[in-house]
Amino acid sequence: MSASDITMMRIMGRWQGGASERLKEAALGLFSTRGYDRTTVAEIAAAAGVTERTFFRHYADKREVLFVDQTEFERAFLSSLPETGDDPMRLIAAVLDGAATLFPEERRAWSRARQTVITTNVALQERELLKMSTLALTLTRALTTRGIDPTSAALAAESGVTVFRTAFTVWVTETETRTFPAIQQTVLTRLHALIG
Amino acid sequence: MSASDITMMRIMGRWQGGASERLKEAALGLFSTRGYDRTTVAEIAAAAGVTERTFFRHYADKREVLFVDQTEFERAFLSSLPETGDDPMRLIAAVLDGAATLFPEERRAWSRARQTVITTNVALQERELLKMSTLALTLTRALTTRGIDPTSAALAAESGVTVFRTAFTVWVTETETRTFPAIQQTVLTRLHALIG
DNA sequence: ACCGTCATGTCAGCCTCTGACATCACTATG
DNA sequence: CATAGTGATGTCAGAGGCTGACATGACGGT
Repeated sequence: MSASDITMMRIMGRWQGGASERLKEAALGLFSTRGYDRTTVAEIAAAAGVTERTFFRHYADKREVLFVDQTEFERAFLSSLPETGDDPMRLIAAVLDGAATLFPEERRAWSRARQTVITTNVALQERELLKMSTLALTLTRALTTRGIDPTSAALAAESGVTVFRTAFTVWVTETETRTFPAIQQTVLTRLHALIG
Repeated sequence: MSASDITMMRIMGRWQGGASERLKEAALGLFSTRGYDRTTVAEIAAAAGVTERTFFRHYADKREVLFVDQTEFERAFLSSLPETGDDPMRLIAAVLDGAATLFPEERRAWSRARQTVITTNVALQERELLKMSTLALTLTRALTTRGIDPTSAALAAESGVTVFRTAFTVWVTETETRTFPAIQQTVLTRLHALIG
């Protein structure tokens, strides 16, 4: 830890900031090498130079440390939702376009590493599904606010999330050929061809 | 517990059979009245007349006791999948029709009770999402076996599960007017109108 | 009677997560 | 410069979920 890091920790006169990051990095590292189950919270905390109790002050539970960025993620989805419009799937398409910018090529390797950890552990898959479900619910509410009936809103939102997830899986699985936005566009087109 | 119950427990000369059922009923009962978090596994076991250790021999974890029937459930979905056909959404429609028979009016009250417990606890929602995800994966594989490309198969399967879940939510939420098959049919039609 | 099998009981123990209280670094204020 | 306040962390005890290892008891077959 460098001197500037320590300075970072003293922003606003409090010892905050550093711990969360260190814990997150330590966790991903240990999960990747030792596996999620074979890593205890005490070990993560030790690697980050804090106590086990401190870990739980930063993250609600052991799994959550891999899903913190989800908040910013969800906000990005919502911010891409157009103010006007009454065609649910058009609105969803716009949301997907906006969200796609969150996954540039530079992020692919990191996303792949994270996804490897998640897909090899059922408990983590559960948490990811919950996050996706929450996102769908958020989108559903945003759509109903625009006057769309609840059922249509739910179907459109869930479909949008399905397209995103499917595209994301392809993106982290396949070799570096297509970009995420391109893949997602293809998947969305495929969905229209399938159901239309 | 009646004498015939005890006889049931001695089928095949072993003390099996009774415990699983008693544990399941005791769990749903306690979860409904006391709430999931405020119910310990030890309490469930005691109510069923066994030890905490025995609970975990019948169910992998505390949540699983509410999701055992899922296996039969999944089988019903698969058995409705036609042997032939190459239009993914037509196949999925058939699957949904078949699965709909699993939810007759008599079952509505029980489903509602169970769903109330689940929707009031995040951990249980996670498990339910996992079950739905597993179902979607099973359907996806069944579709790819029929020569459908992976992406289309995944989209169709996920869409089918989405329709089912949406319809199920409506069914347990609204007052007793429409039957589950009717609701599901409506939702599926709505999806086609939305995306087509 | 004797034995193998299977469900259950018993016990010790690890790990996740929480509440309560103490401490320490730093800030603001007189 | 002393002092009180604030927020992050440490410490400790304990509940609850879950597992491995071993013992026991009930049955069915021989």
